[in-house]
Amino acid sequence: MNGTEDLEPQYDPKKVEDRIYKLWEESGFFNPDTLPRKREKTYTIAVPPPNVTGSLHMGHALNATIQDILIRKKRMEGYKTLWLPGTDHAGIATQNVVEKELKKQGTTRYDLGRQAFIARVWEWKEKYGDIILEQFKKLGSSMDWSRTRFTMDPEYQKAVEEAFLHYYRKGWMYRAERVVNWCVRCQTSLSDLELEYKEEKAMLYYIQYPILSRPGEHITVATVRPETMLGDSAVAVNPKDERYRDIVGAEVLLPIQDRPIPVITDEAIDKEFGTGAVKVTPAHDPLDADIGAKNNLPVYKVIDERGKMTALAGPLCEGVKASECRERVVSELKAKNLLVKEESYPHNVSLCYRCGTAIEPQPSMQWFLKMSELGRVALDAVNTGRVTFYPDRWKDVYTHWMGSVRDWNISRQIWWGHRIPLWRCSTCDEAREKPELAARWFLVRHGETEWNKEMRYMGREDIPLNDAGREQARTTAAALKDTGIDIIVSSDLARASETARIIGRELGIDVIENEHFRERHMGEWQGKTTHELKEIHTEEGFTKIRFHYDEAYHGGESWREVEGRVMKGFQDLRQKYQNKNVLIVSHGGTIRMIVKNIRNLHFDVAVRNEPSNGQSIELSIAREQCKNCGNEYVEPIEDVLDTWFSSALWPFATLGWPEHIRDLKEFYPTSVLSTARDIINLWVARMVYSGLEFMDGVPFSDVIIHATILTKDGKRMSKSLGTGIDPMTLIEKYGADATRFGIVWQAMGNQDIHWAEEHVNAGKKFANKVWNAARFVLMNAADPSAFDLSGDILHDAMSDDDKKVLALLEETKKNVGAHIDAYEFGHALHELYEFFWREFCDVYIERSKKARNDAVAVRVLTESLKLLHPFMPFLTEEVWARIPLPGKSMLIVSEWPLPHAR
RNA sequence: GGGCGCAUAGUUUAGUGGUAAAACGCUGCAUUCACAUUGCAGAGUCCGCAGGUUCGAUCCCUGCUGCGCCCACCA
Repeated sequence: MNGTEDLEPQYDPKKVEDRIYKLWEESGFFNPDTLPRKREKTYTIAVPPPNVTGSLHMGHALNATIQDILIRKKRMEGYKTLWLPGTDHAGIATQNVVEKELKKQGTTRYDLGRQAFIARVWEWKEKYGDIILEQFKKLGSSMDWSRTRFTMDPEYQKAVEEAFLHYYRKGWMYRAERVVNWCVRCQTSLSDLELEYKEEKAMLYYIQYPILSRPGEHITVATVRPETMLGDSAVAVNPKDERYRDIVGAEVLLPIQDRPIPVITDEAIDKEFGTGAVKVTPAHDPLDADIGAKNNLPVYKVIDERGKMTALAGPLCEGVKASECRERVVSELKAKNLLVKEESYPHNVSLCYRCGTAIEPQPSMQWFLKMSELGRVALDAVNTGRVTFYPDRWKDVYTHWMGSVRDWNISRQIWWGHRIPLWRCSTCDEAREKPELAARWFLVRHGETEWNKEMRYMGREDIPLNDAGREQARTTAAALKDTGIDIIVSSDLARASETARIIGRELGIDVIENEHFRERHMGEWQGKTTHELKEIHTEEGFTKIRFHYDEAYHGGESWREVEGRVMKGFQDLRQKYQNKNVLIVSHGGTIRMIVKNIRNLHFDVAVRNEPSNGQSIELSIAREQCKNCGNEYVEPIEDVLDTWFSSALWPFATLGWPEHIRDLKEFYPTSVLSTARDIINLWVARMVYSGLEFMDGVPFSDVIIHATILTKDGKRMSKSLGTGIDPMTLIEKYGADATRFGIVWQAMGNQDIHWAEEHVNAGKKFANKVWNAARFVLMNAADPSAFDLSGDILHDAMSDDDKKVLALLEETKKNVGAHIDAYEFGHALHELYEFFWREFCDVYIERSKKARNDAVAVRVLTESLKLLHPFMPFLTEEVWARIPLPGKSMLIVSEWPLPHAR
């Protein structure tokens, strides 16, 4: 009975970790359904799904280790444990990553079109999205991989749709035009929680507005954004402000615009700030929007979605960026002697949390989730203790925000994500639930040609597709696969008919050519590039002709003529194929005219909205006409949902809600959620009310808010700053167990960890110590009966050393268990380390070199391995395998050592 | 503007109403012994600053300073 022939003098994690992980996976012990022993109670953790764009950082490693410690202990304690892994599609973040990749290739998502872009993101996800899950495995995470979920899985999409429609039917999901946080780079709105703030050195400008009824007199307002004055609707003062009492109700002249605006009062105005008088710009400031609404002020949108000044801003600034406009306005005011003071004024600017671009508040039509009732139940769940935070002070962060939560802007104007599961009337934009369709109709623009690439006007020139164009056609075909298309009609020009045939081949449908859908006749422009035409006509002239409804390019068709011709063809098809699903393959110009007609768009808007190559547009026909305008064309709404709306469903959508309830019944609610503090409101709060709304119960009872790992000098770890530490590098250098040890060692309950790598090294040494202690015990223990772990071995004849070490072991078992149960992981580990090294190795083993008691040594060793297993699973499992215990199972499913009741 | 957390040896951190610890690092010694990824010994902290409570405070209270974080319609 001697195991030492296998035990090398040093522990080498590289020889152990992958092999042991494989054994665990093959054992089925990660899956609660295939665990040994009869297990009544369940213990569930749904991992906070990392973004598919992410790779493991120290925060993930800490969090995964915490969860693994809990799961492994509970598994050993006989619970039916499920740790459910998965990833988040991370809407804006992922879209941005893929957009960056496209930029490197010299293209944009708009060039690709929506379907092709989404296909690209899926490709990206398939390639990189699971990296982080593989990294979890390297750390030793005992997750049930058979239940891995992704927030864009088909079943998960179902859940999101169900949840949205539930709120919609309840009247809590509504559409409204509001001033929202708009990111001019991402081209989407953002919720209030998706902002970051940065202090910026700004200037506070004091501007005089002349009072109309009192020549020579002014009211002075202070602002950091003088450019927005072009959209001012009023000047506001506090109603209690004596200084302005007699001016309230009067009109002042808005400089530059020379527009009279009223002086009004509002309680929200701070008398102390600036001059106590504020310019009110309802379009570009949330507070001003409120004041504007209360006072029925007109809204002048002077900044557009790209951050450029609109025509309403007037000739001084139209078309220029807001920052440039600021300079122009300031110098104009100076020239007019109306700028009386400039003082430096540091203030916070809000930034997009995904790209860091300054937010431009914009009035915009968006979807909102009503929060009054949901906020109340979420608050209640925490206040009544159904959800408990550890440490409890984090509860305040939650309740503080929940208590004053505003309606959630939930729609995003990006492409990657869950689409809002509603349709709209193509003509009047009225939203409705998906109607029963009499027929589905699609318009597809042909794929790319070489002339497209050269930006050369093709008109009737018969140019074939290039490779990219054929690829686009195939992508489009794939996207149209399940739409049930019956008929394909195509323009008879090669680039369209070729596109149509590729799609037709995929769908098994013949193509009918129809000359109504030919591209616009370009006359003399045909064959010329945009660049050449600008030289001929000047840029301005070119644009004017290009977007003129009645003017034809010399010798060609006007847009009016194109519209007439193509709509004739379209209506003929409608007549002919009443109840058929039809796909029309055509061209940029013709499709724009069909869309203009069906969507009832203004020509100027329609003509500028060119579809990209291969893009398909759905214009289907509803059985039931629009209640609002009586028209029949409908199309799906294009906006997608805030990523966090789908994340909010995580604890139950991952368990099969709403359709598959087997796991849901068994594992919901989950036991504990462990996460970082920065997503308490963004995620935790939303899971709580979603759970209450859809499952009628909180999604977890305990919330662990773990520490944030900072650099040694307390700075944020950031990949871009190069201050980040890659856990994979640590695992490579020290081993996974040492890495876990080093992380947990520092998790002492503070809200920050100032990262110190030396503790990982200490972990490596400790692993070696454990290994060698085992080596020593196994080398010496000659008596097979020493390996019988059944029963109590304490008896009176034992030496004092034996008794002492056994007593200390009992103490350690008690304390380690209690610390883990209280989520004090660092304390638990310190306790174990102290006992094992100082008491067992340095004292007991050293003394046992004189007088041995193998049974005691084996007992302390085996129990220690069990206690250590949640912290250092690989090492302990490997050592366990080397101990010749009769009838043993793997350590991962061995019984957790409980303190003896004495 | 409001709130929260932290401040103890060179470093990362425990800890207690009666003038302090652990790990790593450092110094010295040991070593054919399970482990040099070791053992033993040792040096090193006026417990951020100023007040207060107390017989007595690093620990409780107040203020300040520094670092970090969160929230706010921060014109």
